[in-house]
Amino acid sequence: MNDPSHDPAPISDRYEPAAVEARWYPVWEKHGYFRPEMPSKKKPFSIVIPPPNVTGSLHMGHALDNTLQDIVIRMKRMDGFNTLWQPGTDHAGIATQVVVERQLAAEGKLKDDIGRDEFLYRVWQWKEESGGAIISQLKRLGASCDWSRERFTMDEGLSRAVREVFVRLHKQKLIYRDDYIVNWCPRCQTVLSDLEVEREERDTEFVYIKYGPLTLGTVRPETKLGDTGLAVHPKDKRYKKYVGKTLEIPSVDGTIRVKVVADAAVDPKFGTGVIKVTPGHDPTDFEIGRRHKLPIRTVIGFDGKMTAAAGTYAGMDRFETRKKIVEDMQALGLIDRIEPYRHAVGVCYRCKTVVEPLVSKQWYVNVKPLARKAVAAVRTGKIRIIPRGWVKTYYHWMNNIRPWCISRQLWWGHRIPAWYCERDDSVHVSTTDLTKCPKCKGPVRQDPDVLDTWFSSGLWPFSTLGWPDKTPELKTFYPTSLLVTGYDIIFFWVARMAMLGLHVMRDVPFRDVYIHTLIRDPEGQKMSKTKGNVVDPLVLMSKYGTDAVRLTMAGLAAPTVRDVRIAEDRLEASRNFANKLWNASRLVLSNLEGYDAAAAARVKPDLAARWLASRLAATVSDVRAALDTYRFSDAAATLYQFVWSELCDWYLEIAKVALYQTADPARRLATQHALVTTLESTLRLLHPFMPFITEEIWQRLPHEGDSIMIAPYPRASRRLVDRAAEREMAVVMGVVTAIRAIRGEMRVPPGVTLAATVKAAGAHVALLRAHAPLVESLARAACTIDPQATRPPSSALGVVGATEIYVGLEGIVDLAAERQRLEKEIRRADETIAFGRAKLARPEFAERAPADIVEKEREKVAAHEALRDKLVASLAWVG
RNA sequence: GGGCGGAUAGCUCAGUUGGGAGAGCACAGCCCUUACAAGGCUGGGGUCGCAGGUUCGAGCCCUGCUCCGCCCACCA
Repeated sequence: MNDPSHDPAPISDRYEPAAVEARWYPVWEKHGYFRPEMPSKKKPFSIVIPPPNVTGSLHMGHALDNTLQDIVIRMKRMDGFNTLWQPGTDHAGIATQVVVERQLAAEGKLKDDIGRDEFLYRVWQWKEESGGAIISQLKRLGASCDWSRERFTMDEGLSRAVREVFVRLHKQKLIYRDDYIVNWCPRCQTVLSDLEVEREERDTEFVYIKYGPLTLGTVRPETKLGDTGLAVHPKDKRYKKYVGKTLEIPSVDGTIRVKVVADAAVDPKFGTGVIKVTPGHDPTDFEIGRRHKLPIRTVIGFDGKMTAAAGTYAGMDRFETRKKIVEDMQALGLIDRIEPYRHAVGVCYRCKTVVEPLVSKQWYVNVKPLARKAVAAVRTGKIRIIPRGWVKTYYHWMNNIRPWCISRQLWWGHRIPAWYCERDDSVHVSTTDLTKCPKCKGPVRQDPDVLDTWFSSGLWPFSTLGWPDKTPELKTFYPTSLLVTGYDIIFFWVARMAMLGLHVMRDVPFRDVYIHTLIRDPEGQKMSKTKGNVVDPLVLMSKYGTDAVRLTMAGLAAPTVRDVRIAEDRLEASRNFANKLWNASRLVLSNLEGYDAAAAARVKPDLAARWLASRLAATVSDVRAALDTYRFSDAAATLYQFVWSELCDWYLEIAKVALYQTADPARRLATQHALVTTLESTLRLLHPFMPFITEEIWQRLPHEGDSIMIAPYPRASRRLVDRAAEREMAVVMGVVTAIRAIRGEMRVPPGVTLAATVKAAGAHVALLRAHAPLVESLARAACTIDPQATRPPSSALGVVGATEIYVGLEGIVDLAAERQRLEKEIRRADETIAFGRAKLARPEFAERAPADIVEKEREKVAAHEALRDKLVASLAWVG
């Protein structure tokens, strides 16, 4: 790629992410690598982004979610799929409205002061001001979305989709209006869906009130004013005689009349077994009231204050009323007793205000029939939820689903496409704006409410692709291939998309759903601005580099984890890894003088090169297997281990010998070849995780193609797994490690070159002879391979399998240390022998265990017995 | 009241068909060996929450229990 912005500067020994990140993203975007081919013969692969709040800022959840999506989409793109990662943002109804209301409040204004149009203008303005932020933050993360297709839930096309679906569902009688008891937030002044109500444990009082001959307990004495009945269980003999009767009961406002009904909703074992029925202010009571035709008395208003129907309490706050009415009843002797009580109250998910159940007329979707299809889609495998554990949660929610209240008393959102005739009261639902009544031509006014934000996001997988038009994008990319999201919005979003996608498109919205963890702070607390424990991914990117953040995110995505704590040491490790990769590449790049790929390919690879190729093949295979099953953390760990331990710690050290000694040009060439090809493949394998650094290095290496982004993703090849090479390398590495261990434990000064005699047998003799120079350079020990060797005096013993190593130590160290070391080794051998013998001594083991397991155990014991003998014998040498 | 997840090294966490437990960080020793001290080599450290069961063999499978955490739910 000849890009003028890319100037290969002298390579620093520290990886500096900032410049590299700034360099490549614009290049990728400019070359159109993020865009799918249209049309294309390639197989499609698509992901729709969980749309972030348009006015929001990137948080750790986004960083995780989008890193995982980008890993998959980059991998699929490299794998030759026609990929689309569809981006966009959400208008986030209530969340955004609250922010703008707060801005107004700072000016001392309420939204009603400026009116709906002006308010909406302010929201749009706020959207324009802040709307670009999250997108540029996603770009900074490296997200390879097709930004030319960016959508917003309130843009024209998506709004058309929203109206179209609303009208269709209304025609099918799946959307309807109903007077029902709803969750009302007196602060936000809107109705909330069941999902938007959270439960909070609160300490309160359980007040036993006398109702004439009966006594009952309640936590909401203030709703007594709205009582229109009492209820007992049908089989409760204690109260049988009262059922059907209307009681006259002395109360705070004189005498009231309440009917006693029998209803199975009452738990006879709880409290006194009698409940007061307040259909206007309790969901259960509302249902009981419907069943028994009890009237509704609304005593608490939408403002959370008592209504005129509350008599002397009218205008008072509902919680003050609770205290006051208890005092008043106490004065009248109507309180039997009061007990402390702890229970869960419903609160608004946004402002934590206690929700007031109120009866009002709202729009609903009858989701029950849609839910059935959504369950079937998972059951039949058309939608695959990963990890499987979430399937049960999904089923449970779907199977117990209740009508979805979709109207909200907000201004910011999709206005409900319903018009009311002011003359004949008829209701009309339409995809186009109405100006007069279709029936009587009378004047109409549009429903002032807007739709639940999740209604439009529920259409996201097809609305973003152009529906209701029959676009090529829709045809190509629907159903989408994968959805990646956190478990917190399974119900809010995943479930709604499943239902609406299946209903409207007659096909699933996505094939795979990968549900990932939620990120918490180092103490396991949920991150929140009020707690001040928010870790900002942008800060982390600046501090550690984007690739390091991404690698860390991948490491967090393990299948069994629910919540994960973010601690900075993991980021440090990732940053160090990037630096390691950078420096390994520097070593390779600075030793390419005279490199000729064609000539190098003709040189037969040596053992180490074969071993490296074999390990790479295994790594490719493991990484692919992990990614295919969404085991991101396994993939990341596999790559980390390969690059650090095998490539850097072993092979680069081995390669130095050939690289720095020009005596054998063919070997130098072959080594260069192994380094270049392995590093190049490794970079491609690593690219989806760490896109920036891999591109930067790749461009400096000999490579084919314009960008690593569109280079092929490595394929595992059985041909390259070289078991013989791995076996033989294990012998060489074992000898090196054994000598190093002696060096380390004997405190041999690093400058000293040791003399080692290696007593090997069979094929190992030739093998070790051939690699003696390698051992010498890696372990700093001049090796003599001698099958007939005898133990020289004053030497330390190392044993690797059947091979013995004698390291001469005379005059170097005090041999008492060697004695200690040997004794420790003997203890270890003893333990292993004892364990193995005990195992083999049990007849059941020999008879029942598979033959290969038994044989292995036998070999292990024999080997350790031999080892022990050698160790004991060598103790004598030490003296 | 249902359902789910976790409990493994000092800390944070892996552990995919059951064969004597791993990583990163931290710790100890020795090294600024010309890719990298954000590094290298070597080493110490775990009754895998508790109790049973299945099995020749259990971190892994079954049962019960104890502590955390989460989700759902119309017992007021």
